[in-house]
Amino acid sequence: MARKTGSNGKKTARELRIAATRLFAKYGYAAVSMRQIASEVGVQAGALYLYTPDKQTLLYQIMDRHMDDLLEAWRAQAPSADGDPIMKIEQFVRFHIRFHLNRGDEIFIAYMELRNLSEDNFKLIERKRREYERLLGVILEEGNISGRFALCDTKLSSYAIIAMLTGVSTWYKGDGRLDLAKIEEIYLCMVRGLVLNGGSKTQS
Amino acid sequence: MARKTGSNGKKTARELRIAATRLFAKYGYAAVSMRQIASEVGVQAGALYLYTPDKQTLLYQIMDRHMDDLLEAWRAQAPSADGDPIMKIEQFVRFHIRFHLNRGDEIFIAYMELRNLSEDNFKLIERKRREYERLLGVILEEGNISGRFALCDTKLSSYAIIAMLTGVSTWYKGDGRLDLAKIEEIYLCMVRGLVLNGGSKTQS
DNA sequence: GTCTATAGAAGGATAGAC
DNA sequence: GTCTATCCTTCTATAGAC
Repeated sequence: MARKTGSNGKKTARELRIAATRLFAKYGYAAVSMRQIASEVGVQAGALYLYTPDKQTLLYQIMDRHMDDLLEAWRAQAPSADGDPIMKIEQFVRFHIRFHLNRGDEIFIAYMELRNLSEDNFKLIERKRREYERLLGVILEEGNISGRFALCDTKLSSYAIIAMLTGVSTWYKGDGRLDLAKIEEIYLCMVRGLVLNGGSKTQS
Repeated sequence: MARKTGSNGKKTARELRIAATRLFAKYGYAAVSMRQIASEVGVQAGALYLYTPDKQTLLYQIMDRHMDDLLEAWRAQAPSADGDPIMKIEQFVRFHIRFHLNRGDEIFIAYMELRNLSEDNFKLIERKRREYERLLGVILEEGNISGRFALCDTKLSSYAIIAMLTGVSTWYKGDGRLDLAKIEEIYLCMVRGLVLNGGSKTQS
């Protein structure tokens, strides 16, 4: 037999993306074979090449789509430009954690598999990554300028905050003692402390 | 010819470790071949098996040695038990960053390649990792108990602080605008802000 | 749209010469 | 202690049947 009963291209394309995302996150891009992915999708390896030109593109598209979703989701609910910096940073923290926990696999890949991108693909993704870091950077700068924040270095602070928030994925299991709301509160506390008292502000 | 002039087992063993560390950090364990490592060392692939039973053990030993070095280095300069919590946390931050920047490759591997360890090896490394996290956890608890710190959740705070400090490796290049001392100061500011005001302390 | 089959390259690991 | 040669497996990607 050639074509499976009830087979469906749209569905397979979707399942390919999901399976690849799950496997790349769990075992790493380089450690996962096209056969493994095909097996998870329920087709033979050769059939995957109807949906992706190669494995590298598969990785790139997962990461690119993720970055687009992330930036788009932020824009869709971004605070108004003239708001309170504290409110903005709180919104960012909540947003990042919430988005993160809904898409643990994608974020994991986005941070772990950068080195497995081809040179060109890396540049494209890196640009979007910086765009996201910049969103936080701007909030921190505004806070410093308005005198509400006391950060020594807004650039490093944005790195630090993102690293700390993203770190949630390394231990969050979804079945532990803490639910989403609790985690958000705890991290909000820490970030508030960090930005409000994060330095003698001897430089900026 | 069989044995290379001036060849030397001790030296090759050392170079194997160094080359594997460098390559695993740069490209990832799964993406690096034994042939690549051998080429970097300057021997043929077969010769590597005089020094390691297999590739997995090579990864494990790099990580295990690193964790031992890390724990040992901390013990060698750990603050006295009865000191000020603020002083202790500052010492931890300085220590982590300094140790980190001297061994970027090893720490990168220690955090990125956990999933490529065999099940048994993972358990062994994970135990040492927890031991290290615990060092910080104890400092944070002491600080909370003494009333100097105001943390909502010391366990999550230790995760957050370690994630944030370890994140330095993702951008530090050693040739940028910031030297070690400056980076230490900036992160000290942030961590101080975080622990001193990191919550309404509604729970602990 | 998916299958089977396979080309062609590369991988981990071993054997035996020197 | 290292080399060459090679076994065997696995991989990505393609070709052609259905």
